[in-house]
Amino acid sequence: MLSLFLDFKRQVTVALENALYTLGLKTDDLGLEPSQHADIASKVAFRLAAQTKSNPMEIAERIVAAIELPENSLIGEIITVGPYINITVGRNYLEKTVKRITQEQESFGGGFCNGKILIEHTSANPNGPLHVGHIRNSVIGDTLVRILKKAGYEVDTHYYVNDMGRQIAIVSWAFSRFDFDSSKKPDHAIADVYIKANALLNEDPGKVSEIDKLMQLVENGDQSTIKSFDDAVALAISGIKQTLLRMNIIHDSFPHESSFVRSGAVFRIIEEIKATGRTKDDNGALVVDLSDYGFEKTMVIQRSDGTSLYTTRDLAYHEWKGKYGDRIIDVLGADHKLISGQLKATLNSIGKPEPEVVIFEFVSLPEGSMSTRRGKFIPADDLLEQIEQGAYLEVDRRRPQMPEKFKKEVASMVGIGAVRYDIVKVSPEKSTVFDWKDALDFEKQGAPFIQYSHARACNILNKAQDEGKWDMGYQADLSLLTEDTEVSLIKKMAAFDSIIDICARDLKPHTIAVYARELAEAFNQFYRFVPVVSAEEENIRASRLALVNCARIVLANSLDTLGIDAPESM
RNA sequence: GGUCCCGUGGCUUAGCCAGGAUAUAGCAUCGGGCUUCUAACCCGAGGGUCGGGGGUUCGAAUCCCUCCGGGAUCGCCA
Repeated sequence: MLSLFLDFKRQVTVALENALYTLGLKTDDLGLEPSQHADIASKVAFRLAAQTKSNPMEIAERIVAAIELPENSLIGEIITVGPYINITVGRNYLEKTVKRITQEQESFGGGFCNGKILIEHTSANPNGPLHVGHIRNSVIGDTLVRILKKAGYEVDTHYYVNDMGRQIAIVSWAFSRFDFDSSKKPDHAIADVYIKANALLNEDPGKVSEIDKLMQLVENGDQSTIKSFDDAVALAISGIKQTLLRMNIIHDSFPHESSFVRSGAVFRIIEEIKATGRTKDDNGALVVDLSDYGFEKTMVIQRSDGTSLYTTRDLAYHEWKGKYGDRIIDVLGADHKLISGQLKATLNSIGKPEPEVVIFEFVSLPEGSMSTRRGKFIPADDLLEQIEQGAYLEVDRRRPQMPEKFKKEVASMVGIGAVRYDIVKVSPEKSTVFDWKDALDFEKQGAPFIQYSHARACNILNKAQDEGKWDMGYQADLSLLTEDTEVSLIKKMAAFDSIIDICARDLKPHTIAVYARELAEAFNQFYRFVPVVSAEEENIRASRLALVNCARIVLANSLDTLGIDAPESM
């Protein structure tokens, strides 16, 4: 169903274009934009000032005078402020919004897109636990998944498992030399031996040839080596899955790199690339020339010992994805900027669909960049543990009389929500430095603020129900919702679907985070300004309860899109 | 050194791609508000050379050039 806001915008466009036609004017840009001064504003007078050789203010006046609105328009008022044309929504728009939210409930705000999307995110190497940098990928990726699903797409989420790279060879090699602590969470135990092995390889570079040998064995299908790789990978992935699940993140499938070697897909795609004539031999390695795509350096797709690289296997993986998805999306760290550009160029050169790549910049530590290999990282599990403990103290302080189970559940929802919100609210292209004090700060107006607003709405509805003052079926008189705080709350709720639409198109998940916060703010302002359950007149009380119910729904939908739980009480 | 990303009040940050109305919020600071639906809230105040300098334009945080600072990357790692 078309978004009411977009419908409103469309009506504004038609009204303005008709007015311009009447005046004998023409432009291809109405300059429509959201504005703090109106629900939508047009800068078209600026565009036409030169054309008509008159000043913009005058043009604006003439345009507004020429506008004719049809019956039942969603448009309310159209006025000029200097050269700007400011348009506000009408009662029709506001009342339709409340009706629609009440009807559509959880499905409100989406369902306008269709098609299949394959999205890949996280895909961290299975050589240790996820750290606080990896989960930026996970949270951005999972939020995109939720946005795209909300928009109406069928979404398949992948974690691409590197089960045959050098890192995994080192892990497998480490297993034969160091004790594996099976009392630990498996991904953490893997990191322990991986770090030791790297230290040893550093001291004794002669042992590197043993790693190379393992990689060749795996590529050539040696069963026992493959099994030792697989066992290590499975252990790491099982731990990683636990961490992701704790953050409300689930992948539909875990395609393994090795499957593209063993199926012959890697061999076939190398042949396809060779057929373009852009490959050449470089000291025994096979390289691709992408200079016509703006890449000065060639890209290696086969080592001189004949084994494949991550890049090659990734090409085969993307070729496969291109067959099954209408849109292919990869969420990757900034270190993949160059390689993903080369990947896209190579796919393009053999006529295959290219992925849309969402790049996020790195999370570093105050002392420098993180490294699993050197053991310099903060595991995501540590962060989640500490934040939940911090959240528990807060809940215990505020609701001491509540049972233990309640406190634990709320602490978990609030803690995880705070982590997810803190990550997703920052736009991906900013690099960040992890700071414990900041990460554990509950005073910021983040997820708990939004969750609390939702709990507050639930609480009002519960109270009204207990007092026999609320009945879902009651037809509220929506024309009574005229207070400023009521109107701005409705406008904010109405914007939800257009925000989803923008997020799904631009793949910018931080937009929905900002929106959710603003929605909570609008609801809190309403809550402070007007009484609901205690409203004197019954029909006013009923209309406000209908509004609170809408707020509850849209807050819940927003939180769900952010992958944050919406507590009914906290 | 080449290429890409970032630089916005003390700190964090929106807006930049599609240039326009007093530059957006949060934290922190200061002041006000709980006999009234959970104050994890609300209202208000102070605080900004939008990294520096040029340019384009009637108009630049936004586009172009240049310099400075931070991050990423520059073939047989992923």
